[in-house]
Amino acid sequence: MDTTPLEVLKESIFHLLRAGHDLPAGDPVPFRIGPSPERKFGHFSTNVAMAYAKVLKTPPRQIALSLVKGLEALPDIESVSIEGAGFINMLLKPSYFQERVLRILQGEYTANFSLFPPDPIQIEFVSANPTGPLTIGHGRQAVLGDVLSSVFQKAGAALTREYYFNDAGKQMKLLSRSLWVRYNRLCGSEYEIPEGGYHGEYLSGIAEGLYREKGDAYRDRWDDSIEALFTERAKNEIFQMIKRTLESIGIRFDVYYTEGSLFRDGTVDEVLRQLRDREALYEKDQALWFKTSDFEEDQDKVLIRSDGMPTYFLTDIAYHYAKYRRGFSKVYDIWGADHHGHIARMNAAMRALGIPEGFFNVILHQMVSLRQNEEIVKMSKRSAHFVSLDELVQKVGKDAVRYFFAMVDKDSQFEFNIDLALSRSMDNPVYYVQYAVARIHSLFENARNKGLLFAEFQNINRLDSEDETFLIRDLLLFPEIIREICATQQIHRLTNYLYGLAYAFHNYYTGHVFVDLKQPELSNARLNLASACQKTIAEGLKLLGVSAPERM
RNA sequence: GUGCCCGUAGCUCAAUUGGAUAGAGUAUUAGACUCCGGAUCUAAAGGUUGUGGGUUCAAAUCCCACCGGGCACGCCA
Repeated sequence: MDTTPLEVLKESIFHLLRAGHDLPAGDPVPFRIGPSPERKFGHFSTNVAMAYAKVLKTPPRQIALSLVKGLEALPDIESVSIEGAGFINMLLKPSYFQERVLRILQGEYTANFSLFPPDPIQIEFVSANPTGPLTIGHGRQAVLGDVLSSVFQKAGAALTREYYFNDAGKQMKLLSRSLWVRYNRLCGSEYEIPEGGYHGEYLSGIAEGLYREKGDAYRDRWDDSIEALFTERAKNEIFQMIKRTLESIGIRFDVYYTEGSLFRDGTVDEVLRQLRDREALYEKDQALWFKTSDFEEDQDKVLIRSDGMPTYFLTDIAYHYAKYRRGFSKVYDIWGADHHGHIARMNAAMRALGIPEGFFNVILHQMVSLRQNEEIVKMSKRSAHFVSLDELVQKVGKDAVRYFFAMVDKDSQFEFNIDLALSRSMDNPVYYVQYAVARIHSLFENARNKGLLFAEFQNINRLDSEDETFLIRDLLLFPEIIREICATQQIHRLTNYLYGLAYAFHNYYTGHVFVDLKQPELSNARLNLASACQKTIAEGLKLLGVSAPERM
């Protein structure tokens, strides 16, 4: 699909404006057309008159008045009114909506858009280190990334979902040692978990497996090869755990990219060479520094420590350099707000490497905090203070988890009250939306049982009441939501929309009989309407990764 | 201290990105067809949008200053 219903209307309005006024040169003033807030204001309304008041040096109401005649002459318009400061409200003819119901049934408005150029893009998200199970914090990001990816794809993006896997560096060393301490405890030797190490219970399970297999072969023994063995063991088992968790909420990545590969294939050296050639590096206190301050308002950063170990920042630069070399035209990193300080220096590095502006993009989201007994606690894997995503999925299920995380604006931090989330699982609005789909399915079952033969696309002209045109109006907003999400990355607009649509349907359902053998044509028309609702809601749920069950 | 995000009904969150009388869910109260699924629907009540200024036809939204919360300011990731 290329043009949405609202864009068509907007275009007509702009034509009328241009025909009746001398528009000043330059960019057109942005204005809005959308569903009217109340029925008494018609189906759609626009603020075009207010938007242009300043440049035309004309009072808004006067501009609005100048457009009324032209609007009323349009074939789809029933009537036009001007309200308030200069809102133009439009009531459209039933024929307009009847024609569009057919398009919905044919799948036109739920088809893919072409908002994106055909060049490959990438979204990278979750990318949690394999040092422990995923938490509900990761759950939020996982859902945000996955739904955003689906929406981008719906909008025509050639998109790769990617998970960056930190399998090298200091954290792995700490993890390895933490596991070794657990293992030794089983053997009967007591050691301290290192400073900054991992205290979570999940390591005990891995240690037990190791102990069962190898006995006390590594008791009180610690060298490079044993460290490597413990690293491998911990990393692999935890990563499988993470994959299983993601799978349980329906998330699969196209690519898992490992940090280690950047060393093996020479990307890290290549990046250092390039930065050196561009004179963006210097040595100080036996460490190698990047001149971040040459490119951004930020302090210089260490790339290689005085002990020769590369920093996370260096490999991260190399990783993004590799993304560019792999041919993506644009990449999006989804980061929690705790990483926002990293943005400026990453931009600095991209610039230093000559990577074009706009290639590297960050989508930030706020944190999930945990409420326990009136106290907000920070989740941390290292301190083992967290609620695991697995626990939540097991208690409330995949659909509720996905909807739950998708419905909150990514820029709002939200307090997660675990007891509330678990005890009120049945109040999750996902069931409200799903119920609409199930209800429609049973309507068709009912029609069949009563012997009413459903004819798709037939009797649409019987959909002519206000209740019907307004319901169809809501259906037509679906493509607008896709556009808005692409522009704002706010996936909660989708849950808002679906909830509103489900509400509109439930409301209509209560006031109208769908299957009435005495009125077979009207019934058939309404079943077509129900089908259009089902199609639209199901498409939205699909983007959310939530099931649209026929029965609940 | 500096930078970023946030502050909306008792609680959890919205508000078409500057628009019309700030809305839903939940909790409370009162109701709904002997009929297509009551996991639904209708209504009441609930607000000085943290505070004080400013910008304009119009501010929860933009600007400034305070207050409060979160996050970041490492040779951690």
